[in-house]
Amino acid sequence: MGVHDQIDQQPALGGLEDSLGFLLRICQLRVYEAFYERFGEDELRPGEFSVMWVIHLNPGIRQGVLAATLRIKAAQMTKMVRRLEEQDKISREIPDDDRRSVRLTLTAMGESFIADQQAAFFGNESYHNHPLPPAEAAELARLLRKYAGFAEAGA
Amino acid sequence: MGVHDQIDQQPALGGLEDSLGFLLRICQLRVYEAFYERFGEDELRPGEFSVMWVIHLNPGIRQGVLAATLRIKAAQMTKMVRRLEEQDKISREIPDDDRRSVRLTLTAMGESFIADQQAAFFGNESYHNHPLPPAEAAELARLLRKYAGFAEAGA
DNA sequence: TATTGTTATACTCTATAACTATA
DNA sequence: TATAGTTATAGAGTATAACAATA
Repeated sequence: MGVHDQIDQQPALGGLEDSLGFLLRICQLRVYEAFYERFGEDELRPGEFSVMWVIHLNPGIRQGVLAATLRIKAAQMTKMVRRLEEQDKISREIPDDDRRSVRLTLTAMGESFIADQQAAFFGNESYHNHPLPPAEAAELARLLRKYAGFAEAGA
Repeated sequence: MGVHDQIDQQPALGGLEDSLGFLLRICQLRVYEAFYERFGEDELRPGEFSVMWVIHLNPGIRQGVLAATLRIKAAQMTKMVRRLEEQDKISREIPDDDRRSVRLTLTAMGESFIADQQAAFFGNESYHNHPLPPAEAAELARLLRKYAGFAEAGA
């Protein structure tokens, strides 16, 4: 036993446990762990479900609009879209009214994939598996939206 | 004007805006942007302040204990510690009672750095600059701690 | 044999800027 | 000239496993 016993067993954090930046990083790590545990074997990467989900809801959405909506940079979106196209989950179309742009749609396989995985992403069987009861999870979501500067519905 | 007007202006999100995984990623992006805006010129990286802060509060802390506390992997912690040592912000010591381990302490320059930047990391002049009033920020922190599985003080 | 930390490697993610084709 | 998307490149973060020193 030495002079460092207390430090080695329970280091002081001095308010770090109240820092939103620190806490958000820890929680993000937890999300990624849970995500890979559930979706890793399906070769699904974080972000890809969200991208496919928004295309599913907005067939023909412009690639740039999708990128801005999900805060994904253009260069990274290109790579993700090409990857999903190679997997035959989405299709790209160059519209005649603006041949610079790209419009995205789910393929039949993509729609099928979303239908299969939807409950695992949302819903009670969600990959999250966190200890928050529904009311607190909803309040956490509300505060995160406000933190991020998202407009509130029904405000 | 075309059939995609609605989609291009306000794509439907279909509940994605309630997903904690999605929201945590967006909020994390915001944190990093704010962090680099404030600390980027000081060559400080996310994680480095937290590491130095915990060493400041727990001088002589073992490197592995520090890594476990802050959820940083051992290999990455080695690199961060070497970098901070090169910058003369921390010092490494091999203790006689266990010569496998490494104990970390802030140098005078490290202590001075923490003293200078403390208010910019915590406090009201924090780099965060989010729109949450104090009570909601505190509630957000509480929910994030619970989400992450942190033990509550005074529970 | 197990543990602490280090090194090497590879892969992903991200940021930036130059580039193309279209407008 | 400006815009949408692509490509190329480099850097930073992360994961993994092999490794050395010590217990």
